[in-house]
Amino acid sequence: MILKTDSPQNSGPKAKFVNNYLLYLLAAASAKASGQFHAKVRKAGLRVPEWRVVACLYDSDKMMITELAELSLMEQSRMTRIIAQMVKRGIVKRANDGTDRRRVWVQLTPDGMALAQTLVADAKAHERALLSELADTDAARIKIMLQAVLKRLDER
Amino acid sequence: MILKTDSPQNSGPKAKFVNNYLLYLLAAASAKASGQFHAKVRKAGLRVPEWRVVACLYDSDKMMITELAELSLMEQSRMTRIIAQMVKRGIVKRANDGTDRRRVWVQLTPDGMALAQTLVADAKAHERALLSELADTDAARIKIMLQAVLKRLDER
DNA sequence: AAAAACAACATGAAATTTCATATATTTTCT
DNA sequence: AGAAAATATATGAAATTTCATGTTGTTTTT
Repeated sequence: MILKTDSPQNSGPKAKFVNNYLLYLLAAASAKASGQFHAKVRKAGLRVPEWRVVACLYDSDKMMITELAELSLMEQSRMTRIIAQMVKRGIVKRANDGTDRRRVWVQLTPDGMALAQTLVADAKAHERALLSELADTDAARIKIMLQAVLKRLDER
Repeated sequence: MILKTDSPQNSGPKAKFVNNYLLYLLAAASAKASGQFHAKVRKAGLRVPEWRVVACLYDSDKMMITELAELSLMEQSRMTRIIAQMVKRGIVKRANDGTDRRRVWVQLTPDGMALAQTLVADAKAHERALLSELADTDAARIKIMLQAVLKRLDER
């Protein structure tokens, strides 16, 4: 008699690689958890990279293009072009640095701030809902865990 | 006298949103953890989406374009084009389904299998190294946790 | 057994992204 | 001070990605 002991993540005859691979789990958790909220972002008229910029500027009020790129996890040249679009649409503005003329400070416009308020509130509500769904699982401590992971990764 | 009590994740005067936001933590952990390994993938001559296809086919030996797209977390039309390139480069081949003529089965070629063996072995080694770095932290249980998160997210 | 709905894949065209490199400006070194 | 290295941003051109929709083929309804 053959016992079927496979879990849903591992439904084939041999043990699967992908569904048990840390980097896949991270990517999939990120993509699936974000998916729902990103729909709201688009309804608010932003694309995901733009929302990232708005969220960063909600925290800091002015940031350099390079800083935005790093925090938003994308390349600098891409960020330059995204900022150009957002300037055209009146979401952010560019300002010079008094001392270092290479620098460009990016700031939210009043319209951008309004967007930021709304979306950050939505994001927090969405996060609360998500975390409450996980409250009774191992995943309740996920933020602490992810911060530990990031700390290690950044320490290199 | 002003005390500086801010952590690295929270270095400003007011509490920050982004660095404490679940979806950001997931995206950042995924991006940073994958970054190192993706460099190896590129050295092996693949781009990241192609590596995902190879990894999926390492597990399943044949998959439909739609399945590959879903598991690799990308859109179908994009996957169609990625597969076309991989066919040209001799990494995968396309095969028809005997019954359902809409379907396209994608399979690794012998060259593709060789690549898969190598890269999956590398990926496992990289994962082991990463997990061992986290062994003494909260993050040790991260895979279990992420699987719980994914289970919840998929249950919707 | 049609008709309608659905599913799998492909594709044109616009938009975005990437990669390498250019430009301008500071900083560091000697 | 002058040269070299580093930093911040921009940009051309090729490649990729997205979005909407087209085409076939299969299933479900009635």
